[in-house]
Amino acid sequence: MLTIGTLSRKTGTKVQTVRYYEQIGLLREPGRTAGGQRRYEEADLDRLAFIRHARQLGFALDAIRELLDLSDHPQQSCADADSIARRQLKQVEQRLLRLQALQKELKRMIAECSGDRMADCRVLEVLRDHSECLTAHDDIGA
Amino acid sequence: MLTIGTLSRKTGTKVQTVRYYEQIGLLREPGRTAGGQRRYEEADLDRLAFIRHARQLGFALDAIRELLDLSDHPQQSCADADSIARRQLKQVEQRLLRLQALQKELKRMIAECSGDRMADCRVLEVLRDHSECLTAHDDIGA
DNA sequence: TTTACAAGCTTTAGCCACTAGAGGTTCAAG
DNA sequence: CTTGAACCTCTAGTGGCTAAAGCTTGTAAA
Repeated sequence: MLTIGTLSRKTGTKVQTVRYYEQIGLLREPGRTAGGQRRYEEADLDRLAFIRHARQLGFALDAIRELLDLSDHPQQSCADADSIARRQLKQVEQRLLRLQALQKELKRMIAECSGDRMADCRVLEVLRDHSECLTAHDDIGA
Repeated sequence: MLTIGTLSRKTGTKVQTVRYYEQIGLLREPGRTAGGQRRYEEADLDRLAFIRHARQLGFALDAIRELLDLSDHPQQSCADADSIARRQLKQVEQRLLRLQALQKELKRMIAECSGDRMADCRVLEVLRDHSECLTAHDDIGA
């Protein structure tokens, strides 16, 4: 008989987030008290911990849904779980490459800045003129 | 006299995104034809290119707004632009650290997977039991 | 000059994964 | 029995776009 607050504290999830996971079907609808408050079981805590841990590893909620489904059928081969994890690793590695390129470019930009008048500012200059870029960074974001 | 489509093509920005930038005040409202279609000048193209390039370097739109403001006052010191860029670099480096930790953990998870039955799957096991984690990854996301 | 159609227009809603706030109710300790 | 922390629902907002519906305009060829 765990309250939503207990789940929240034990997994480091905001209370609203727990309700959100229920809403999108990642967590089952728990039992309720006569007054309408949610009461969970240990299994729910485990499942939520699993979800949060996977999120910390950068898995998208859809991937987590797949992993949870797999985890509910322990007889099958784990090749699927493996391939989801590999997909995730690939994504992480792509982001790493991109961020490393960004880091390089930002460092260069900053290193060359005179700290003097704006008109001579390398930071703005580099942003103004893409052709000054050393690195090819064609995708946006993280 | 550039159409929105031309701006879009020359900067690799979707047409809707150009209109979005106008809506949030990053681009000025351009002139219109009698029929109501947008017509831009070269300066708008430059500004949009600046914005896109900064986005590619991972700057948030708010940071870009600041940079554009700075760039409109070329007499002042460029120390501000420099500090925005440094802030950005710091963010990128933090994300790098996090992603490197994730990469390590995912690799380990995958390496230890037997490829056999789900019940023995390391991928799921690691996700189930946080204590098996070697790396401290306490923040979520990219 | 007419016609075809690509490209433009506005408005609305959706994406992801939450997060925050308003305004009310319930539970448990003292 | 009272207090107040914790719970409830519902709505709306975040960032940075993106897509679709359903219309209008601009331009080039016939």
